Amino acid sequence: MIDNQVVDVQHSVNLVVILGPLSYCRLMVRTGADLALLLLGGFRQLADAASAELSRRGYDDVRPAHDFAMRAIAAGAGNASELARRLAVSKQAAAKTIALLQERGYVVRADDPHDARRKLLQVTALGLEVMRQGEAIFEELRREWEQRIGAEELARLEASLAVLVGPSPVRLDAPGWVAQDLGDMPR
Amino acid sequence: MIDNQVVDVQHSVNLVVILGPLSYCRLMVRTGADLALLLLGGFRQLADAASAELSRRGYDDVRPAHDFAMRAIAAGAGNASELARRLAVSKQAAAKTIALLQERGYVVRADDPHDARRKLLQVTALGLEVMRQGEAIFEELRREWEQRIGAEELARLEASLAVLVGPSPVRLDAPGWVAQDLGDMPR
DNA sequence: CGAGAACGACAACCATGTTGTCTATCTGGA
DNA sequence: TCCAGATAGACAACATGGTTGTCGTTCTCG
Repeated sequence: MIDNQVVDVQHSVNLVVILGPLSYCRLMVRTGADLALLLLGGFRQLADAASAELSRRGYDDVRPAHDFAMRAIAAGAGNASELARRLAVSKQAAAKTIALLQERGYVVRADDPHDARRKLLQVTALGLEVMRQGEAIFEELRREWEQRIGAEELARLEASLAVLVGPSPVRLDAPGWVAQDLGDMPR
Repeated sequence: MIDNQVVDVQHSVNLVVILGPLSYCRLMVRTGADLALLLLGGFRQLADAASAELSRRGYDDVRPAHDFAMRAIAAGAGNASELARRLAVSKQAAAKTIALLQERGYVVRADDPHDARRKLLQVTALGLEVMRQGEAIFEELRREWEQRIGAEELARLEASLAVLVGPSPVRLDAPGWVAQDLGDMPR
């Protein structure tokens, strides 16, 4: 017995025996639900860490979801409806997000000269700065993961996921919890 | 050029060229944010499919989150506070979930003979049945994934994720979106 | 025995979604 | 040319799932 961690994770005992830095073996048969939990856990870990770091850098009012929305706008979602389509959420949800981003100075809205119905969206310099920082943070996190399981293994993981998840229009309408402070909870 | 799918996924172009059933190559350098999106996408895919199937089987009022809560109870979370700890959620949130589960007949509450403050939780036969079905559905989904990338590759993915995510108490406080109907949105 | 911790409950609130409805504007076919 | 129908964006109402703060009751331990 070298280093035996036993943790009761909800519905099934999730045993992982750490044998060395990178060698390990699963003792437990993984179930389908475990797989889902693993994926969620992975995302949460990245998202939480990113949002924490972003707030540490002074952008404490930005969540990954906002970041994603800005990216969508920067990538060409020039109006609310288009943004809604890209984020695969309702127009109203998109409008709310836009209102929020606008209020905080991350995007601006202007009248569309060609279509009086539309309001053109544009990311501000401040918004771009946040996006840049967010990107850097995610890169850093990815690098950490690389160090932990190796570049090759991570690439493999990504490749597999890419096949499984496919080029589907990833919904990133991850609500509040994406950036919820996990600090100290009343236990 | 065999079969070239190009999809604009939000903030970075995510190119995947499908060459054959299981061979593929990533053309795009994956960024950290991509990784997070991939993880989220994977989870969502499983969770959405599971919840859809569960509702197809007649349990249309159960979401994965409820399922997870029941598992936690069945696994030993005998009262609200304990459940809150296991789900890493506030007591109040746990209480709400319990109220919901109780109302739908999936769990029952009784007075604790040893501690008048506590209410003992127990999953009902109906609750257990839902859990059983949920499990089966997740197994089925996992099997599908296995067929798509191969058992070895999937095991590898799981192993890597297990190392990265670690035996942390996976929070499964995934709100509404976990079970949101993605069917037809007002575009 | 009494201070403090733990349990469960209530109320108020927040964040992010949703639907439904409405008006203004654009667009394409008769 | 003109009107039916689609689209953009807005408002209101509501659902979900979470949070904090407070409070009374009950345990527990020094």
